[in-house]
Amino acid sequence: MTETPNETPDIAPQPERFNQARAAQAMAVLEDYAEMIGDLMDEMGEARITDIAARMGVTHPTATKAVARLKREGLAMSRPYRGVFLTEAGVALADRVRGRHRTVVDLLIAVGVPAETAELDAEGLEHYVSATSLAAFEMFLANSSARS
Amino acid sequence: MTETPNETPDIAPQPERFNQARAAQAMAVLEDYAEMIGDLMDEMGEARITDIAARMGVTHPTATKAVARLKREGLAMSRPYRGVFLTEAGVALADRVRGRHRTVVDLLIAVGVPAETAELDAEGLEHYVSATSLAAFEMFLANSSARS
DNA sequence: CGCCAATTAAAGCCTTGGCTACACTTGTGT
DNA sequence: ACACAAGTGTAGCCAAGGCTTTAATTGGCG
Repeated sequence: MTETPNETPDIAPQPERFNQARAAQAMAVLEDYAEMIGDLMDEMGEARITDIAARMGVTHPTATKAVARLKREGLAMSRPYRGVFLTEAGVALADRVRGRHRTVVDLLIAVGVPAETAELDAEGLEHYVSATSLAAFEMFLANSSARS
Repeated sequence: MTETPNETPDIAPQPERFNQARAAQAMAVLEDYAEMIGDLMDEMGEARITDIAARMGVTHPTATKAVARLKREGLAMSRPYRGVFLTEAGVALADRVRGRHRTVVDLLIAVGVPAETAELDAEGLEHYVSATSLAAFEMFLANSSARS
C-alpha cells in the first residue's frame, strides 16, 4: 500500500494543514473576547460582563464562560461581581489582534473588496492569517500605497 | 443607566458580524469534508471512511460522525460498510469550495505570500470569504495578470 | 471453506461554546 | 433600612467535533 506501482494513487495524508486550521480556530474566540474587552476598557474604563455579552451577541453566561477561559489562559483577571481586566498578556494579545484586523481590512479594500464587506469578512478571516501572510500583506500595502 | 445623558458612551452592540462569522464556522468542517470526499472520488473512484479520516487527520469514528452529518444535511449518501458518495448538492458544494480555495490561494500569492504559506493559510481562510469578496478577488487577479 | 486482518460501526467520554432558568450580590432609591 | 432592579454567577441542557474502546462486517487468502 505504500508503493505506487501503477494504480492506487496512495492516500497521501497531509493533515497538518487541517490541524493548523483547527488550532487557529481554538484561539479565535479567545482573540475576539480579548479584543472586545480591550475595546471596552478603552472606551468605558472597564469591561462588564453584560457589555461584553451584548457586543459579542451572546448571553451573559456565555460571556462568563469565555472570560473564565481567558482567566484560565492567563489573559484576564476578575473578582466576583467586579469588572473584567486584561493581564499584560491579554493586552498584548488584544493589541496584536487589533493591528492584524486593520491590516486584513486594509488588504481586502486594497484588492477591491467594498469597505463594508471587508469589515464583515475580516471578522472571520483574521484569525487564520499567519504571521508570514500578515507580513506579506503589510508589504503589499506599503508598496501599493507608495505606488499610487 | 439606560439612557445616555451626557457620559456613558452607550454599548452599541453590533453582533451581526460575529454571528455571521459563527455561521461560517459551522459550515467550515462540512465544506472540508465534502471537498475531501470529492477529491477522493475523483482520484480513486470512491471515498472510504478510512481514507477520509487519514486525509483529514482525524480518527475514523470522527470521520464517520462527519459523514453522518453530511448525510443529515443532504450532501452525502452511504450504506453500511459501503463507500461514501456525494449527492448532487454535495458535488456542487465540493466544486464551489474547490474553486474558492484556488482563488484564495491565487490571491494570497498575488499579494506576495509564499506559495506554501498560501496553501496553509487558505485552508483556514477560505471558509470566511464571502461571495462579494471572492468576486473582488477574481477581478483583482484578472486585472493584475492582464497588467503584468 | 473458513479464518483473520482490515474496515466500518457503535457507544461513551471530553471540551467548547451556545442556550435557559434560577440564585445571589450590589447598590440605589425611596 | 430595606426592597427591588440590574448585574453576575451557577447549574444544567444541547450540538459539534474531537477522542478511545469495543463490536460487527467484509473480503481476501491460505
